[in-house]
Amino acid sequence: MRLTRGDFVESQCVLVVDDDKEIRDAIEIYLRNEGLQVIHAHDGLEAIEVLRGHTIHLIILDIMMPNLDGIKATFQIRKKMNIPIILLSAKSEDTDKILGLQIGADDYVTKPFNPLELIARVKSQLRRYVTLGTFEGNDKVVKLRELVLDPVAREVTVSGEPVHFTPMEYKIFELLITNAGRVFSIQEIYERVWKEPYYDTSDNTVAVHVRKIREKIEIDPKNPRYLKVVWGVGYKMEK
Amino acid sequence: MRLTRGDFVESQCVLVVDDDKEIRDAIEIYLRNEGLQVIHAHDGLEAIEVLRGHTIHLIILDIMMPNLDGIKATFQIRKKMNIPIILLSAKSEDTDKILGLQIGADDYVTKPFNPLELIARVKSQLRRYVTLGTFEGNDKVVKLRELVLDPVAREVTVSGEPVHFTPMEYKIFELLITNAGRVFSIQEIYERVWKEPYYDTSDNTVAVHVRKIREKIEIDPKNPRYLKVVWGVGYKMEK
DNA sequence: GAAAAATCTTAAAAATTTCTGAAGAAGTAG
DNA sequence: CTACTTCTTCAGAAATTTTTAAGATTTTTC
Repeated sequence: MRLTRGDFVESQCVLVVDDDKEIRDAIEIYLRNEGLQVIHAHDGLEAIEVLRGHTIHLIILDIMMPNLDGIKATFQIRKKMNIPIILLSAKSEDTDKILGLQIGADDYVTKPFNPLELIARVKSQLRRYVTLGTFEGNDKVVKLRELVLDPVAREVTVSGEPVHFTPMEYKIFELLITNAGRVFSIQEIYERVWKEPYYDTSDNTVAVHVRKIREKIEIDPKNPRYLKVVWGVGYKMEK
Repeated sequence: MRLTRGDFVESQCVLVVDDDKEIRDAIEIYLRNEGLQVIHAHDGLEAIEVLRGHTIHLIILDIMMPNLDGIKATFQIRKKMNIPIILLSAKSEDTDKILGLQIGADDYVTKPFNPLELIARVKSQLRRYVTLGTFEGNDKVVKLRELVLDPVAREVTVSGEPVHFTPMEYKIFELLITNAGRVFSIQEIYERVWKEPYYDTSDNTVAVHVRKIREKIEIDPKNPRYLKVVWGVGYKMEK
């Protein structure tokens, strides 16, 4: 594991995981050029080690690696945290597997890749996640009238009373309240929360969770003041 | 299926659907050359799968394909989303040409095609849709005297008062107000909002919706100050 | 001014979307 | 293994929207 510059708070930090040092170095140059911090790891185990001790904003994971490969690593990381993961795969055939497995990566790039394309994807993911409120800078407590969400404690209170949220409920609630006022289509909610392609029945799944959330945050769930439906479009948290 | 995936804000993403990999690859090269992202699918079913999970800005669809052909795929896609579709077909299938455009495709190219022509059509469609306000870029609030449309919140206010719009009403209103001053024929409104071929009775449908919109934004719906009729031509939003 | 054409209006039928409760599946902790 | 929680699916109900239909009104044309 090699550290490149200290942990800067202003700048975002990318973890590059590949057993080939040359590739890591090449990627680093481009990321640094964009003002991003870079930390290296040469396999999945080391990557998880790094994640324990550092604040990482995005992970670039090679699939073919010794010890713990990129796919398994993605699984393990996903269980623990909500962080953008970009997979690197050697050949286009591998991408079939990635897609079929639906392992929860946010994006992937085939090797050999165009550095500019990789950078574009990195920036795109970083932008996307910033609005999600998963980063340090956005770890502030979110308040909306009686509702308070504390991302660090992973706790929600309604009028001061703590309320228990299941994992899925929490993720949906977090997405909506950190983007209060914005409408999300059901498909977008499903993709951003589940990180899986949207099925025909997924909208019903989302609807059931929305109902559960309403039971917990609304005085009258049938006439919600917060979590409103926008007919034919999706849901939004009323500001 | 091979993917070059991701939500690009800078770059737009084109889905190329053809069962012939060589053709897909050839098209990809030209599209990439224009700075466009490309995703492949080898038939209509796969295309729809991809659309569920990705942000796509334009679709190039071959007509002759296994499983779900281009025409059926166009129907299904049109039902769900507002996205430019360009159909590809062999020269002999000229009859399909008319059919293709009527079912909701935006343009049509015969094989073998001149790549430059295809690119020109792709860019033309992207330009057209960008100005239509269907993409992320058009997230700005639109104001017109007392009327304010906020696309992010999907909310309309009249003199500060929020007004509820149904999906169809909203789409028509959005089209007219984002192009205030321009006249739209009823047929054009129908095609751009419904994405379906215009029927005999469609003008009545549009008229009913126009009435509903007027009730919501006009002080005196019988003497509209905003949504005006241009006799024998269509409707326009008065600037 | 009368006929033709285009637009407007209202209400009810049809279609679509969302909501809900319950049951079973899947996953976790003891 | 059992008890417990959480997630997904289903089917029907409820709510909302869209379309249709049948005139009524307005504008244009001759």
